Amino acid sequence: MTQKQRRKPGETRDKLMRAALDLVGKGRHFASLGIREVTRQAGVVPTSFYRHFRNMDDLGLQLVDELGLVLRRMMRETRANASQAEKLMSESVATFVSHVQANRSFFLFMAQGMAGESRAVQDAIRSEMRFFSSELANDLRRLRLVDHLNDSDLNMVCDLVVRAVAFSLPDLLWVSPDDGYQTDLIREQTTRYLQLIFVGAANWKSQ
Amino acid sequence: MTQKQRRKPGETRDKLMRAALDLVGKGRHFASLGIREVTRQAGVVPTSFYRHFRNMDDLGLQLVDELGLVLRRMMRETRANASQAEKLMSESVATFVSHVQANRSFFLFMAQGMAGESRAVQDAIRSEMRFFSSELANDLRRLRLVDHLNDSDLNMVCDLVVRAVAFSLPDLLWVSPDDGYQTDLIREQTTRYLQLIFVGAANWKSQ
DNA sequence: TCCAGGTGTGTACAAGTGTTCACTGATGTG
DNA sequence: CACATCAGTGAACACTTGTACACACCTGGA
Repeated sequence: MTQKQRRKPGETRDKLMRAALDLVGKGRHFASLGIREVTRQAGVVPTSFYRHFRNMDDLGLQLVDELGLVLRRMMRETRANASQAEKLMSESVATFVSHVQANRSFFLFMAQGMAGESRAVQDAIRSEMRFFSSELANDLRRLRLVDHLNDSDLNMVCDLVVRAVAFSLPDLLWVSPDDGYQTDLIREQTTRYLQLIFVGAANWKSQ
Repeated sequence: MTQKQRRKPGETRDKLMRAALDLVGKGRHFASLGIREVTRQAGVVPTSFYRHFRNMDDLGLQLVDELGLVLRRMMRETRANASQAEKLMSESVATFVSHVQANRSFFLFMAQGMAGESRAVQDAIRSEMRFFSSELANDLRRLRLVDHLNDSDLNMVCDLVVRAVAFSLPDLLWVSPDDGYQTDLIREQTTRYLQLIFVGAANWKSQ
């Protein structure tokens, strides 16, 4: 009787994805979420779920797509700040950290999905990371910072960089969101990792 | 009527932990396992579960303890093979990879637990990794390979090494267990990561 | 205008869930 | 030997779960 019914197309769909994300943000693991639980959190009747998703895995996949958008936006912003090579690393890390803070649930979901039970979600996340790595390689080539490295070695360096940053994710998500002190420590430490890697890259002899 | 009842103390307890691990090995996520499901897999009546664990989180914690044993054994074996500094890295990585292959479900569980929903499990795994890192620092000091680094920088290097290896876990678990080719690639790539890091460490200027 | 299709709702049901209870038998200690 | 304790069992409970069905409404194109 008091139903409004489709004010905006995809409104309930968004509510459901947001609800799942909120539950993840509250500490639940995505793999343990149920349809009823998500619809309850979204304030929607369970049957509505099937209008938009076939099952929870499907919802997870669509979440990864949105996650992709967040990551692209982050990458673009990182590139914009990559003016001088001097503070390039520390500012890139800072951008990453602030995006994690701003989209905590999303990155929580991503960290879970890396070892999740849906192969498709794993694939999607891995390919997202590969994309990151290859774009980073392009940028470094363009900035002529790595002329002494061949392609294979450059890719290795970039892979390691992406991994080092990605592995700070559990650290970031582990500390309280508003613990600025710990967050600073992680930011600083991750930056040092990158510096170490680049010292290695600078002294690396290809072939 | 056909019950045997306590042949060995802790027999059912082991069966339950093994059952949970088997389900994880079969692709399920630990967070999505239920008590009935685990007891069914173990061939035990649901009530028996409560004789040994308070809930699934409790079982998870006890699994982490066993995981600790596996990791310690691995570390000991790695140390034993650390004779000549030449092949130190490639052989350490090889030891790691072979242990992952031999205890796939355990490491699957570990990878899941890092971003799992039980804070206690996360803590346990993180402290396990810290322990690894500090032991590695000790070894490097003893071998006098890093005399030019101060303690803080040495710890950073060791942290990064452990992270680089740990981050190859998703890769290893992602490929089919008997895909020797892919496995070799991962082993090789991880070794190169470590070499890069050590080139960085060798040229790192403390202070 | 009408009507097809997308979206939201309420009801229903079978199957599965966590947990409690009272029981039974084996085991080690006094 | 007797007996308290431990570790196993089956039946039962109240509840949740995924999914199906029939219906109601709104909206856009013919």
